[in-house]
Amino acid sequence: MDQQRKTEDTLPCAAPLEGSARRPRNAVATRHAILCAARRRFARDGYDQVGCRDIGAEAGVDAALVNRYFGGKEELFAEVLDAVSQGSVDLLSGDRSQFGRRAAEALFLPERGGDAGLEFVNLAVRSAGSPAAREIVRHHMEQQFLGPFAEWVGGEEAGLRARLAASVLVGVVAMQAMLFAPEGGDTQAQAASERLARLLQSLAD
Amino acid sequence: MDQQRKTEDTLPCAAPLEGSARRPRNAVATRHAILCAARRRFARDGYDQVGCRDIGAEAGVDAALVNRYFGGKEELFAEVLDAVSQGSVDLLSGDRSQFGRRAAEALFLPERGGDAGLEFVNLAVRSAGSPAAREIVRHHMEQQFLGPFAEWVGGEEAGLRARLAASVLVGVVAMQAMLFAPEGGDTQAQAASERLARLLQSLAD
DNA sequence: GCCGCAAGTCAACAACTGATGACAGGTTCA
DNA sequence: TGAACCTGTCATCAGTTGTTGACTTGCGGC
Repeated sequence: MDQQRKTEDTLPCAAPLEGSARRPRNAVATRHAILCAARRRFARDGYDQVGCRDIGAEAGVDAALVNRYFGGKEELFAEVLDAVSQGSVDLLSGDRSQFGRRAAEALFLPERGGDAGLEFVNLAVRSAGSPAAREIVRHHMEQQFLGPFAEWVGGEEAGLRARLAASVLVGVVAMQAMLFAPEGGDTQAQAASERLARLLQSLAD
Repeated sequence: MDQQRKTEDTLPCAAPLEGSARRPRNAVATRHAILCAARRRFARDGYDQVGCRDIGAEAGVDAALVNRYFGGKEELFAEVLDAVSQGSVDLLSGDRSQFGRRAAEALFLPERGGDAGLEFVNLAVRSAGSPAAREIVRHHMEQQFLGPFAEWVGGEEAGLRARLAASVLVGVVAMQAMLFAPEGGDTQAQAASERLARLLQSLAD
């Protein structure tokens, strides 16, 4: 199939270009490749620790194209956050009585069932250190995450409970980013997941 | 009293030097002033966002002295973390049945009762973005914070419960660092504090 | 086949960082 | 008094960053 001429939205997230393969000239595909590369790198290392040159290299392209296609690093980051926060709805899809378990398993047992819309949280935690990124993160956190989240949990003090639950998610992710992995093996992860699930569920109910 | 000749340990945390006042020549006091300035700035802006020149300026001293007295920025940060984690015991002092309330009030109602040993958490959250700082933070988090914490809570799965409680603290602090302040006024803070207190207490019991 | 324009590269800039070593200013003790 | 020493400053280095504009290269239409 002719992937080069697809519109940007339908392109799958391209893998990093390997070897010295030359990307065929195609503005849409290149822009998309930069966006994907940035999404990977920002999620792994955070806004400040990733340079335009890193992103360009991972996309197989010169760093100057970041500015050409996005206007600058900040704007690129904002667009990454836009794309990622769309996935946050996954957290709110499905049974509310299973919310705690879904989120907890995504955090402690990611091998089953993926990230459940927590990519945004990860990105936020790892990038909030930079003042330039923080303003963008804050906006998305309020508008795209806390807002819908509060509406979804509903009930008394919905905003507060949503914010507290979000804080817990943020905290677990931040702790995982500081320490590398929970010391214990799978049984520890299982136990942690169950405890966290109860904790989160008590906020959702 | 002759403050200039005190040993470093007994010196109070010096305020930033104001105006163009010249600090009297005193190695111990100057070293201490740098340490205090670094502690303030790292806690406010995080490791990466504070330069040696900033610290020197706040201490009323040339940036080169950071290297002279501490060997480098990383070593200075490690020493700040050493000093700060000593204060973490405050969190574990007092009645364990009141742990949740103590921590929650320190986070949401800091005007009563100070930080309750949470300065370390704040410092960790704001500095964990930098790889150089993360390694130092990780070491202190494990050895000076999670370890004693787990021992203090005791009981079944103490390590796990301590880690989960620490994650919650980290999350609330991180969330406060991203968004500026809870939107609601004092009544919101009061309600948030009570909910968080229950949450944390359920982990301590 | 050739021209024009879009796509991508490249070198360079200015700002900033942590670090270094030479230097100057004050203190102390003989 | 003067020499040795400690304390602090300064200019400077090398490295990195985001960004810019001039340049080259290749594709599509005539």
